[in-house]
Amino acid sequence: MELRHLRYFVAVAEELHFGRAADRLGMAQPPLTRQIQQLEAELGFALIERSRPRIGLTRAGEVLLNHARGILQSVELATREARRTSRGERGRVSVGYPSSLAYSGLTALLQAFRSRFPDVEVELRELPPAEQVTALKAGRLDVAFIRGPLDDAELASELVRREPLVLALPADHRLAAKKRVPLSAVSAEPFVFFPRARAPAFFDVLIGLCRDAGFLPRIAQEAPQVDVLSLVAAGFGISIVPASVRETPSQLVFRPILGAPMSELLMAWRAGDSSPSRHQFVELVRRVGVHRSRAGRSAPA
Amino acid sequence: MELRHLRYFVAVAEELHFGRAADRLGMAQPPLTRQIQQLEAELGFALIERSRPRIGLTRAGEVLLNHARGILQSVELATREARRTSRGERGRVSVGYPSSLAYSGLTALLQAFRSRFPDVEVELRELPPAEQVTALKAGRLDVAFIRGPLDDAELASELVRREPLVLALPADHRLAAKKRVPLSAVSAEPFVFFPRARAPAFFDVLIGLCRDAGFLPRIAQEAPQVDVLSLVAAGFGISIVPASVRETPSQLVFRPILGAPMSELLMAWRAGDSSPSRHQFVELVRRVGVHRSRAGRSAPA
DNA sequence: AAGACTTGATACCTGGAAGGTATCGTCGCA
DNA sequence: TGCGACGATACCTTCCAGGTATCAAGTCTT
Repeated sequence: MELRHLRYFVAVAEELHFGRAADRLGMAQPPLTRQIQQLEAELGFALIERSRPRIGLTRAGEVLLNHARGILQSVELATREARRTSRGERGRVSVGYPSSLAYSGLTALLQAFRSRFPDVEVELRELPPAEQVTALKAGRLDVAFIRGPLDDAELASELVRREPLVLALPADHRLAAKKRVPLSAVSAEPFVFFPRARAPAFFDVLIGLCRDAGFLPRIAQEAPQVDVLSLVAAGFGISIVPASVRETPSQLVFRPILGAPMSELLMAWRAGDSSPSRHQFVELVRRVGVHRSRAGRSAPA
Repeated sequence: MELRHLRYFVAVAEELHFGRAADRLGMAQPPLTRQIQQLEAELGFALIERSRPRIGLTRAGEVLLNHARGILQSVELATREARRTSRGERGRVSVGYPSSLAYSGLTALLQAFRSRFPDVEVELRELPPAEQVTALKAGRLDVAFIRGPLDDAELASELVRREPLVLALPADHRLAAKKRVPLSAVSAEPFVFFPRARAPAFFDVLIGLCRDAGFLPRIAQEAPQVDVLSLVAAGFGISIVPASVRETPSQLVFRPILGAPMSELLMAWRAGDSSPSRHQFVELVRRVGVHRSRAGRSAPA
């Protein structure tokens, strides 16, 4: 049995007239008659009662008709859903992001994605950058936002935002009075940094900056990314952070660094990955970008 | 798209190997490859990822696979149910019977039918014989049990039971003492009969018997079938009834009539009717017959 | 009652497509 | 680098879905 048989049978059952059914199917009557006969022969029982003035369905025919309609609809549904999946309009993406992005543009991005792709399930996972790379490769993540350079043959990536690195200082710090601070001016300061293992690439960028300025920072305290600012506020030291952390409520001041070193935010995914939803997510990020929240965008960068 | 495509795709998706899938399908590998390509071309997107060591499904392929399995199962189910319907193992019969049969063999018959055809819904309707004929022709009944001769081109019928007609007498009636009563002996008695309109054919049989015995019965009282016996018990007159009504609890005596006139119980259905369930019902009645309840069968007929 | 009409079935033909065989191309692997 | 595995391609054959013409049977009309 083929879908053809069911389609033909439904047409005949609905028209109760071979000629009209054939018309509706865009074919001639004799082959239609033959296909129905063939279907009946294969099943081994009659579906249609050939009574003279008009034909009718047998009981078995009625039963088959009900099922056949459902089956044909299921086929429609199946192709539609598969098509939507292939277009990325339906599916699942898991997105990893570092805690520093939580308050900075991700929500607007996700809102845009969800409104454009309401049937794609978005799974969000806040992870340290190092773990994001692992999770990406293992397939536990489809897209990750990572700061700093990324060089991995398994991963494809794209720059989504460049922002200045700024000095984070307690409000009463002696350098808080200056508009712009040369990095060499802080060579003797105690620093608060996150542990290198959490984001080696970004960590190395920061250390590299200091080295270029002629010193090796003295790390007075290590802390997870989110807690760096509190420790700076508490006077444990100063730090270097992306400008966007200004959005995070805190009692600190942030001062541009002379020479305006930049931090690069990357969006990364598995190089060979063909998940259509992932593709759509990347495409959307390309189109709308990763902007800071409204308040942040109006503030000076 | 045809079911063939879905069957092939499911095989490939399950084996993840064109060669093995082709084996399983009993065909060669090249046509299988081509059918899958054709399916993908028609859908407009890929279902299978041709990665080298082994092939895999695209997301769309996974979605389609889930649906395809269900669709193929639905097709199985549809043919099975249609087949069962065609065999009368599934469906519906409405059976009409006169009140006189309620206590006389119908229950055993229905039990047998339900245990053999548990998926056939049996609708029972107690109706006066005249209405049964109307209901049969109108399609509101599929089978009817009717007493007496039936001559109707639209209806087919079959004799299912012959039983003696007996005189129903009050226990203290003068003829109750006799073993066997000639009908001529009751020519002067008042009679209790049901209204002719309720069962004209059977009524005419009774009148005909009297006429043959040389008299026209004086009908002292008319009553619906079930009430005839009460009226006889109350002394309104005597009556002639099928022997099986002896099963009905009552204070009467029943006496065989000289010459042993018989009543015929017929099973009738629409001549052209092709309902398989109706057919099975008729077949089963042919096989097991319509017997009186256990108590009735051991009593003398 | 006879003929015209309707409508499904049959006969026969044709083109296309499904399936087969042989072979190629490509990717891993030893 | 050659070999094996496996999907793709080329080409052929067969079969069958669909087309046209016509038949057959039943209905309706006049």
